[in-house]
Amino acid sequence: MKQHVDASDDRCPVEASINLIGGKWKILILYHLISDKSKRFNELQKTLSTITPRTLTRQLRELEEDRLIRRIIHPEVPPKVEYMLTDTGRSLVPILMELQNWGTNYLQNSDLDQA
Amino acid sequence: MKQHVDASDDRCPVEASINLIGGKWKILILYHLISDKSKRFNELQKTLSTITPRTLTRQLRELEEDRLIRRIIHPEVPPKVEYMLTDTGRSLVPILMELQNWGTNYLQNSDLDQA
DNA sequence: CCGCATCCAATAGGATACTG
DNA sequence: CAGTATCCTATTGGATGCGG
Repeated sequence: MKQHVDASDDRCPVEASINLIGGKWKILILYHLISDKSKRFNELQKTLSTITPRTLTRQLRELEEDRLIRRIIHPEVPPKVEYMLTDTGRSLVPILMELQNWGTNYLQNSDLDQA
Repeated sequence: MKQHVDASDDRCPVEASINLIGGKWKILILYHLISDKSKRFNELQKTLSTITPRTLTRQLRELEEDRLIRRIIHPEVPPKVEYMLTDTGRSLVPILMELQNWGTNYLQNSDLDQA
């Protein structure tokens, strides 16, 4: 396990950041945890419709390992597990927003090029 | 060719942005093109010491395809090729800086955890 | 000098079936 | 409900050697 690059492996802070959120689904997961208090495994899976449980599990575990999200297990039957942003994860939100602005602009310019 | 994900394939602007700079060496290349006016292929290769020419070429081509850098060929013998940021690439710099700040902080906290 | 061609290794991610 | 187990494919990046 722990095959994904540990952010602290490289001392370049920018690369470290990118490694944390570079996974295919990670920013989407982060995004869906912004608005609501917490989400359950099945909720996330429904929202990300095409993700497989194995992949979702792994992305969540990596985000947890990197302390961007917290996983809360309720010892019940049937099982209930909640995911929410940590303070560290929440501190990333403003940057996500800026990336969104930049990306929106970028995509618009791409469309203009093709017109 | 064109195996890497086109940023305009997905309509999520944040993912689009991440796709542009998510490559293993891309932010490093971008970073080295900030300060100086332009850099030649060999200069970049020396700076990134462990990168292979093939990999460097591909990263550069993808960045060029995404219009973050410009490639200028001087028809000379021996060949001379320069790389520099485009305006689009330069517009990304502030976000890179914020990622750097965030990442620096993140890495410091990681160190504290281990102490 | 600036690559490209060929081959290869590692990893990320997916399909499907099954379980505490 | 919230995952695991097993197998598989796709993509990324590297090693090495050659070419305009």
